[in-house]
Amino acid sequence: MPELPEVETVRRSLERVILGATVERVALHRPDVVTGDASPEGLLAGGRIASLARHGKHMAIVADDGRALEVHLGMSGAVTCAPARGGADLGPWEAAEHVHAAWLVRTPGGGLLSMRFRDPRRFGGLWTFASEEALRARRWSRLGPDALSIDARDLAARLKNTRRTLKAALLDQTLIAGIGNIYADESMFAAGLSPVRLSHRLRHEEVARLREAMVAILGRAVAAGGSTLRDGGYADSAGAAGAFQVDHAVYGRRGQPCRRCAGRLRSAMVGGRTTVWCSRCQSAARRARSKR
DNA sequence: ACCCGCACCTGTAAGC
DNA sequence: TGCTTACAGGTGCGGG
Repeated sequence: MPELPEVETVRRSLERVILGATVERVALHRPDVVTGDASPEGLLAGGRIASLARHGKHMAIVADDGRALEVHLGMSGAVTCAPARGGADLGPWEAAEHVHAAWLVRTPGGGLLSMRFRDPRRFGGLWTFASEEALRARRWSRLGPDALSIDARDLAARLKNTRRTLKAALLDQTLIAGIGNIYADESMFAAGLSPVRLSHRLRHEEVARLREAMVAILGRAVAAGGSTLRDGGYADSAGAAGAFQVDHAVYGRRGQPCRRCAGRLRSAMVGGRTTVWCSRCQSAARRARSKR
């Protein structure tokens, strides 16, 4: 579920409630979701939350003593925060279905919160590090630049470097970090580029258009709190749904009319994923510009 | 070296 | 109604 806008929404909503909070207790239900030190110390027990970082679809919770915990939400993951009931005990929420880890934190105001990592499909996970630098070096260094801050020249160079379809290239996190199936399709529609175009054949002007469209779409999606699909799976850390799904122009709209030309949106597997696009509005290949 | 296809899990919705 | 199948926001690996 979570792509860059959803992860950024979770990061911001968490930041609002747990920044400066102290981790009083940690419960780990499924140790196999953790890579690294799965002890309470590895999971930030005793630390004070100093910052929350994000790169692409990956988030990090950093303690003031340097310890860092990476959270990856995979396809079905969520991190939620709620007032803790039952005092300093890890209450009933600890045993909630698919909640693999939970933290009891004391906010600077003195309130107790329970933060949980829930991930039914378990494609996500937690990674522990002694420092944020170690986390960035060992985990984030293999990711491409974040989709919100990549510059046009860099993007052009990276797209030029692979002979796959544009769709497949956008989904490759080592090329550019943060784009998933929804925002790939939405960005390509907004840029008027076909998903089956070959990445290395894009003209510089087309890449510039793509970058503009992508940054605009991601920015609007973040402002809307991300996309919550019909299964209602995704929510921010307070449990609020996103609102961007109503703005989707192509994702999930196979067979429906294009919002620009009213033509029927088509769908096919591209880059291994279901892809929806308008074959009229999204140019399949470079064409000589001519009036008919 | 690169790229594709599939496996990894569980839940839900559609199809028979 | 009930069983079976297909598909879902992501990644990592093996093999071609």
